[in-house]
Amino acid sequence: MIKVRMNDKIIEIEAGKRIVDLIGDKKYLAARVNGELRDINTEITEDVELNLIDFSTEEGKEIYWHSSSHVMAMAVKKLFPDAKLAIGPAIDQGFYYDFDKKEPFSPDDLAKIERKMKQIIDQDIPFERVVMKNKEILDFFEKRHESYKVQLIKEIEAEEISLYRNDDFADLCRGPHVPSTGYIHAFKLLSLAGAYWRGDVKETMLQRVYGISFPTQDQLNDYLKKIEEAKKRDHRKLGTELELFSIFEEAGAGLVHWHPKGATLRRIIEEYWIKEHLAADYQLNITPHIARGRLWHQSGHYDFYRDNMYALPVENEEYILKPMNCPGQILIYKSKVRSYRELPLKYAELGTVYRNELSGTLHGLLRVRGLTIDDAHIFCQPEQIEDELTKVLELAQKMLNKFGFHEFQVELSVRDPKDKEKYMGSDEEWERAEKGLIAALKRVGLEYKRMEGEAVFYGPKIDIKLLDALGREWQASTIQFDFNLPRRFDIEYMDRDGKHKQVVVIHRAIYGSLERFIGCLIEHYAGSFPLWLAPVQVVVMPITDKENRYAQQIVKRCKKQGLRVALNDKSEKINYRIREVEVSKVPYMLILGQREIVDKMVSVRKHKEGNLGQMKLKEFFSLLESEQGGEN
RNA sequence: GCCGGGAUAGCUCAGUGGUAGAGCAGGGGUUUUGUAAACCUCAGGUCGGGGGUUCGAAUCCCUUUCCCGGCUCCA
Repeated sequence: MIKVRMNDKIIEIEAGKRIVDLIGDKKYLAARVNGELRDINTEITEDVELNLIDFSTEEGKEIYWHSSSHVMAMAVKKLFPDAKLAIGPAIDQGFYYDFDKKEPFSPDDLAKIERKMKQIIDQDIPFERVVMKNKEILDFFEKRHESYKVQLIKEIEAEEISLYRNDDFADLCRGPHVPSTGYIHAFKLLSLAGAYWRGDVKETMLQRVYGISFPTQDQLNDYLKKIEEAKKRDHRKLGTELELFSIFEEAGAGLVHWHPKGATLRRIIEEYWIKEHLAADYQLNITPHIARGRLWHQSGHYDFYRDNMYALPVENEEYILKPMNCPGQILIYKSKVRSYRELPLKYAELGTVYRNELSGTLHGLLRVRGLTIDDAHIFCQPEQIEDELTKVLELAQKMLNKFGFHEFQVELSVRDPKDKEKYMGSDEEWERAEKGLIAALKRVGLEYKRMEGEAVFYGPKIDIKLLDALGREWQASTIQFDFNLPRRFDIEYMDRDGKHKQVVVIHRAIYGSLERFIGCLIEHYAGSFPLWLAPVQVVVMPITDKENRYAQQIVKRCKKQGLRVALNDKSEKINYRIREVEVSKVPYMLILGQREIVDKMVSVRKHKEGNLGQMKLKEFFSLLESEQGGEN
C-alpha cells in the first residue's frame, strides 16, 4: 500500500493504480504529481502528493484545449490523409492546429471535420503517452512523412521525447492530455486562416483551423453568445450607427472621415489632452505634413521605414509625407542653442501622419493609414530621466482612467541580451534607460511584463495596451527612448560647465493615436458615452406641438449652460421618439408636456435607466454637473 | 503583402442563368401623441469597378478595388 495525498486528503491505495481510477467523475483533466504536471492515466507507484486540475484553472483550460486540438488533428488526418501536421497549441481562448495541405480547407470542410471529431469523441479513444529515444522518434515521424514534426524533433536536445497516440494517430507532444477523447464534450470550429510556418513570411503558408471547446454545452453556448455580444460593440458597426466616422472605398483604405458627431467626440478628447499637457508643462507645437527627402535620410527613416512612407515629387526633389513627427520637433529644438536650464523641454503635438501600412493589416479605426499621434518629445538630461518617466506614466494613468480604462497590459521591451550588436546606443545608455523605466514603473506601482528582445533598435520602451471588444490587444500609450536621433541630428544642450552635451530624447504618446484610441473607446463604452464625451448630451422633446415654444426655451437655456443639446419635435408619437433617442445612446432626454409647462419643470429620462421624474431645469443642470467630469 | 471568405437600396439582409425584393431609415400626408416602434403613401439600385462566357449574368469565369477573419509587419 502507498499513501496518496490528494487535494489535501490522504488515502491509501495499492501501488500501480492510475490516478484516474481514484477519481469518480470526468471533471478532473490532469494532475500535479509532486508538483509536476502529469496525465491522470499515470500509474502511481510510490507515496505522492496529488493536486487534481479541472477546467476552471488556467492549466486545466490549456490541457483541455490542447487535447481538443489533437482531436481536431485526428479528424483532419482521417478525412485528409495528405495533410501534414505542423503545430496545434492551446491559445488564450481555445486552440488551433496548423496543417500543410495542397488544397486549402473550405468553410464546408469545417462541418465535416466537426462531424468526424464527434465520432472520435464518441469512440472515447485513450490518449496514450509514449516516450521514445530521440533517434527512434525521428524515424517514427520520418516514416510517417511528417516533415514538420521531423524539423521540430531535430531541434529538441533531450534524449527522450514523448508523443501521444490515439489509435493510429500520433503527435509529438510534451503533454499532459486528458485521459481519452471522450473528455471533450462541447466544441466548435470557429475559423480558417493562413499562417506562415514558424511565423516566417519566407516559409510555407499553412492552413490554420481555430476552435474552442468546453466541458459542457452551456459553457460553449455562453461563450458563443459572448462573442455575439462583443460583435455588437464593434466600433466599425457603432461608428456607422452613431454617425461617428466613415472610411470610404472611393477615398482609399485606412483613411478616416470624421462625421460631425465623431469630430465632436474627437475634439473633446483633444481638448482634454491639451488641457492636461499644458498643466504638465508641455509646450505645444505644430509641424508640417511634408518635408524634404533629405530630412528623412538624416533621421534614418529613409533607410528603415521607406516602404511605409508616401513620397511626392516637388520640383526636382522628393518630399515625404510625414510618417512621424520627430524630425520636425527636433528641428524646433535645434533652432537655437539650448541651455541645461531649459531642460527638461517637452514638446507636444497632435501630429497627423501617414503610413503605408500593408493592406491586410488595416482594421477600422484600430489600424489605419492616416493617423493623429498625440506625440511628445521630452528632451532632458540623463539625471532627469527617472522623474520624467514617472511623470509620463502618471499622466498616462490619469488620462486613461479618465476614460474608464482601469486595467491594461503594460509591457517593458528591452534588448535581446544575446544580440546586442543590432541595437543603437551604448551599453551605458541602455542600462540607464532600462533602469529608469523600471524605477518609474515601480514608483507608480504598475505591474508589467518584461519583453526580452522586443525593444526596437533605437531604445527600450514601455507600451500600454488596451483591449477591444473581442479581447484583442492594441497598443495605445508608448514611452520610447531614442538613442538614434540625438546622434543623427546632434541634439545637444549647453551644460552648466559650458560644454555641449548630447541630450536624452524620449518619445511618448498617451492615446497612441486618436483613431485607435477612439476605436477602443467606442468598444469600451459600447457606444454609450459618458456625459462629458457624448456628442449630443441632451435631446429635448415636446410631446405635442403645443409645447414647442417651451421646448425651444429649454433648448436655449441648455445651450447657454454649455450643453450639447438637440431638439426633436418631429410629429411622431413620444414613444417613437423616445425609442429613437434611446437607441442613439444620448445620455439624457427632456420630455415636455402640459404638466411641465404648468409646473415650470422638465421631465428627465436617462439613457438605459428610464424616467427620473420631474425636476426644475436648475436641478437638472446640477445633476449633470455631478457627472460631467467623467471618471477620476 | 500572404491565405481563406465576402461586396445587392443610407442600414440589415433575401434573391443559384430568364423582367431586382423585404424590413428599418428617408420624403409627402393623416394623426397631437406622457416614457422603447401610429397609419397611409412615395421615392430609392449600372447588384463594388472593368473584361469575358451566354440568346440572356446579381447569379458562371478572369481581373481590379474595398471589406471581414487570421498570418506577417508595426519607426
